[in-house]
Amino acid sequence: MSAPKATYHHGDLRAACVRAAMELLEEGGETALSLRAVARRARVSPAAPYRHYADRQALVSAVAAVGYRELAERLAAAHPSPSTPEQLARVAIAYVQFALERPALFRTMFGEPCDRHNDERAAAAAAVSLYVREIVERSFPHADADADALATAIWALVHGLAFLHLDGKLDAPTPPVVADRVTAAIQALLTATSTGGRPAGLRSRHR
Amino acid sequence: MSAPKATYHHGDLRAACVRAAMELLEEGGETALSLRAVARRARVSPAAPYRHYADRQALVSAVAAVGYRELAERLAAAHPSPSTPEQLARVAIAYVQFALERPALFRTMFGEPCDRHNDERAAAAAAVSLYVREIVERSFPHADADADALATAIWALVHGLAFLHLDGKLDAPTPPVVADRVTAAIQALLTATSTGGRPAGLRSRHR
DNA sequence: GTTAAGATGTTTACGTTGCTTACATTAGGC
DNA sequence: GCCTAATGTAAGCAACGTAAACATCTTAAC
Repeated sequence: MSAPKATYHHGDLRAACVRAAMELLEEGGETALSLRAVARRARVSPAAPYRHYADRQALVSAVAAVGYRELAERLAAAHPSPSTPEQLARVAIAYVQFALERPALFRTMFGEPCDRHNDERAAAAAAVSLYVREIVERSFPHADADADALATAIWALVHGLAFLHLDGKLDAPTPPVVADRVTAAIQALLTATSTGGRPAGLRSRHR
Repeated sequence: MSAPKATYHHGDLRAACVRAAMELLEEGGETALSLRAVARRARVSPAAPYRHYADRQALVSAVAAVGYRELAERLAAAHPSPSTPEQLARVAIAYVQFALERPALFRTMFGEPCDRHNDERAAAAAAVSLYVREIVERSFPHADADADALATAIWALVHGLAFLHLDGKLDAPTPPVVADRVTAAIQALLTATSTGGRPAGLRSRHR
């Protein structure tokens, strides 16, 4: 930082690229994330990033990977080890708020086809998946029938809430309101069953 | 098709553009959808589409708008007027299958920031939103407390299932399996409450 | 220390894209 | 038949992703 850095080599261009990419993403949305812009921000020639990333998609996947890790941290910060539905709800709120605070990042993480050939990205995504599954199972230990299905359902619920909020389909102007809506939605779904009667016919017809 | 079409004007370039765009989207994904490619497919000069669409985003929004309408048709086809949870589940399956059959279209509809200045798109999206809200309310008439929250929750659940399946986060290889997973997830969520106990602390802390 | 090898950036260049501006062609009302 | 508006074309700009050839730095063997 202090020295004028009259050196030819950058030092850690690989990391600088994802940092620059992340900044561009948050400043100007997904359209602002171009390899050339990344190179400019890293004060490096347009072709330099290709030494570290095979193509644009590879860089995007690297960004998505750190996004998954930061999301995981964020969820853990909301509650270290939730074991009740209400603790789980706090994690859900954190999930949605992450999406709203970093919309472009969230969209690159989930809004485009995942490059399955990128091991780092796949691993980071799988880690989030596993983490969600764990805490749901801990929060609903009595789900005798199909714990996996329940975990899927809850994740989908929260994930869907995040996307719908992101698209402005539900208009919740401020973070507190969003939090209220999320809890209200979860609450509503959890109470609907008992009052609305158990759906008896909800069985597979495809076996 | 028969006549060599030696005419200068196209006839209905506006409609031809969205048709071509839709084809490109389904053939080659979102990256294949360029204005030039659309023009090529419509056998027209690269600048011609600009007579009908201000910019690329406008065309994309038009495509998204017909996507919303086709989704609505698809949901209605699954069940014309669902009024029970199990009928609603069939609509949910149709929603997810639409996403899986036309992934690129679904992603342009929901995976990128919605252009709020495009009235047609906004209206079509709002229509879907309203439709979903209606059928959920009809299927759960006893949701005394917050019918709106319940509708939001169910939509989010299905929407999330669609996206997670789309990203391969849940691996369901064939449409029948997807259908089973969707019903299982809904089923699991609806039964979890009664067995897992009512979450007493699920109240807003932000008032 | 010298030097050869490998890693890392630069330069230059090509083809494609979104978009603008100026121009050409057509259709329909008078 | 002519004028006007609607519609498509031609040409061109800046930015993009990417590749190849070249320059520079780092490292380690000698």
